Amino acid sequence: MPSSVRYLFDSARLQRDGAVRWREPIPSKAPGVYVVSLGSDPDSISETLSSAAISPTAITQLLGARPKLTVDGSRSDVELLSLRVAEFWLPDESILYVGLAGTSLRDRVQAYYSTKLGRRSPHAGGWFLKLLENIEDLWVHYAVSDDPGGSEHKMLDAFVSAVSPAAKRALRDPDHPFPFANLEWPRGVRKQHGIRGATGDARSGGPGATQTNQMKPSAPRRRIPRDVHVGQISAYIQAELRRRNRGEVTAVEAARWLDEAGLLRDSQHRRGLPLRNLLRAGLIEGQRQEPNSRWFIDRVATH
DNA sequence: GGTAACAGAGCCAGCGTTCA
DNA sequence: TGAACGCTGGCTCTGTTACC
Repeated sequence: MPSSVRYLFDSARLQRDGAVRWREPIPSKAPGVYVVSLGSDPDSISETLSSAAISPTAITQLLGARPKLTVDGSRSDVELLSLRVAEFWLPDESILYVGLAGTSLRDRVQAYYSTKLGRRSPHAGGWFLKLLENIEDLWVHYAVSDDPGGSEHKMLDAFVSAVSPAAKRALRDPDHPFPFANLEWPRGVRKQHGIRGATGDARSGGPGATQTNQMKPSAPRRRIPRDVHVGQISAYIQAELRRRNRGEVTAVEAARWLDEAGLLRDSQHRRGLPLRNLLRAGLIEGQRQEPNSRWFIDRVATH
C-alpha cells in the first residue's frame, strides 16, 4: 500500500510541523527531515500521477550543461534520458523525495531549491525532481528532529517496505524502490539508473556549464586551506627527491613525506587526497599524470 | 544575514599492478 | 592466470567559506 506523508513521519515517531510550496522557505532553522510530495494533504495517498511529467526543456538544459552525460555508457539524447528517468516513477505514490537537514531545515531545503541542473553543489542529491514539468506544484512537508539521519532512515525504510508489488515490478530497478528522486539509500546502495556524469562542478561541465558572477571565469580554482603553503610544499618535495636521489615520487608517497614533515596533513581514509587536490589544481612543480590517471612528481632540473 | 560555491567524509566501481 | 591490493574518479551528503 502506498505511503502517505503522515505515515512516514509516524514511522520515525515525528510530529509533522508543516508544509510549504516548492521554492517557499521553510520557517524553521532546526535540524530535521523533509518530504517532497505531489500534494499538501499529509494523509492523502490519492494525489498521484500515472507517469512522470518529464520536462523536455529541463532535459535539454541538463544535456547542455553536462555534455559528457551518458546513459549506459553512451551519449544520451532528450528522448533516451527522459525515458530512463521516467522508468523510476512510482505511479501510485505521492511522495517523491525524502531528505534530511543536519543543521537547518530552511538552509538545506533552500540549497535544494537553488541547485542548478547539472550541478553537484550545494545540494547534490534529488536532481531527478528538477526534471519534472510540475515541479512548481510540489509541496515540501517538514518535521524537526534531534536525529535527522535516524529519522530519514526509518522513513525510507517504511516507504520501501510499503511500495506495492505492481509498482515495484514496473520499475527499471525493482530492487531499489526508493522515492522517485532518492538515488541512494542506505549510504552506498544506489538505484541502477545507468546515468553517469549528470552532475559536477562548473569547470567540468563543458561549454554549457553555468558560471556565477562570484567566480572569475579565467581563474577557476580549487580552494586551498589557508595554512597550506604551496610553494613550501613544492620546494620540500623537490628537496626530498634530491636528498633521496630519486627522479620521481608517487602522489601517495609524497603525501606521506609532507605529512611527516608537518607541511600537509594527509587524509587517513584517502591516502594522498590533499596532495592530489593540489596536483589537480596544477600547483605542484614537476607534477605529471600518467595515462592510467596516477599522479607523479618529477625532480626538476633547476633543483 | 543571505546566497552561492567549495571542501571533506565515506562510500563505491573500475582499472592497473603485484605476487603467489 | 587469478586473487589481492592500491589508486583514482565518481556519487551523495553535510559543513564551511566567500561574496554581496
